[in-house]
Amino acid sequence: MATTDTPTETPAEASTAERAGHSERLRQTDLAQQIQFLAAKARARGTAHANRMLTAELDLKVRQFSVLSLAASGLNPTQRELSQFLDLDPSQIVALVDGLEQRGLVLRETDPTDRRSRIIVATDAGRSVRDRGQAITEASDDAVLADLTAQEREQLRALLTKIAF
Amino acid sequence: MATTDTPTETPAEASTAERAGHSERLRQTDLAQQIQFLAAKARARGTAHANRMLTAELDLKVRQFSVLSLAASGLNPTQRELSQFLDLDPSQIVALVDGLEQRGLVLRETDPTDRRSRIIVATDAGRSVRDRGQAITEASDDAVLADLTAQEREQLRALLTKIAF
DNA sequence: TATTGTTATACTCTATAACTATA
DNA sequence: TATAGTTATAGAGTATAACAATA
Repeated sequence: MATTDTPTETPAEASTAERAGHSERLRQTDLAQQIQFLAAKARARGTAHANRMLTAELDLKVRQFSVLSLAASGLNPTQRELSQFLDLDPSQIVALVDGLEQRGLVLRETDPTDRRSRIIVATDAGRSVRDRGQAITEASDDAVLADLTAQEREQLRALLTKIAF
Repeated sequence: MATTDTPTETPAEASTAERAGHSERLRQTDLAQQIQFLAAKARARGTAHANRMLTAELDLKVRQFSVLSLAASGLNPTQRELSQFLDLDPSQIVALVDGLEQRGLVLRETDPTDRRSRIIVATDAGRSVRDRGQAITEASDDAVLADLTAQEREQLRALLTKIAF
């Protein structure tokens, strides 16, 4: 709505000295009020944090962990389902499953009711790694959401679920 | 929302026929309860939607629009500040500003108080494009958040702000 | 004829290091 | 010596099209 959102209290002539290390002053802008922008920043923080922890302890990225977690869910997803649910191209699923399969964490089984489809299931080793990954990603969530109360986290989960699905 | 959704004890022998087009059954998994995962899905939807609308009407991507919006804010950000605020490498800011500058939407001005720094400001044309982009991204937010009430959107904005900053 | 998985390819994005000009 | 911006480049991620096997 605002055509020029110049905040009256910050003159255009602010010097570099006043600006140094204060990019947070840009939080006043219209952009920083948009939910889409905030969601992008929040998920960037969360993904970066989870990637660091998963990589350090399990040599896994979040994408790989997501596939492993679904493979270990007991729901026997096909690659096509993984592609749809994770919003990834089928060819990307191939690469992710390849990596997990080479490490002995998942298996490809041909679906007996449709021999075109491959069902991805976790091995015993895969389930073990998934359990540790689950603990790690939950800890990561806790760290990133440290400023939120338990109630606020539940609110957030409910709201995001409405948007994601 | 699905038809007859399989309860928690979904047998491992679910057939492909029962599975066809129902990757939503994976919403039952632990993974789909994690806030980090939900945030990633929500922002993927939001970014994709905003990118389509911005590209169609203004031939801009969200990244470019973000820079343009901050340049038009009246706060005279330096490239370094844009880098910090948008969580992008300084070299990526160079490319983004190059594109906007070639289209006559922003200008690089040398900061008189520190000749190393470049202040990015929007031209008249840039401000006009930003205003249209602002309307487009707000409409995009509305579309993606259609299932949320005004109150819920404010809740979400407040929660995401706590996480993002 | 349509769909699943696969391969190949090109394109975009991201991360890193080195260089310049200023401080 | 340190910092802002720039360039170059390599790596990761993404998107597209074509193909074989199966439906």
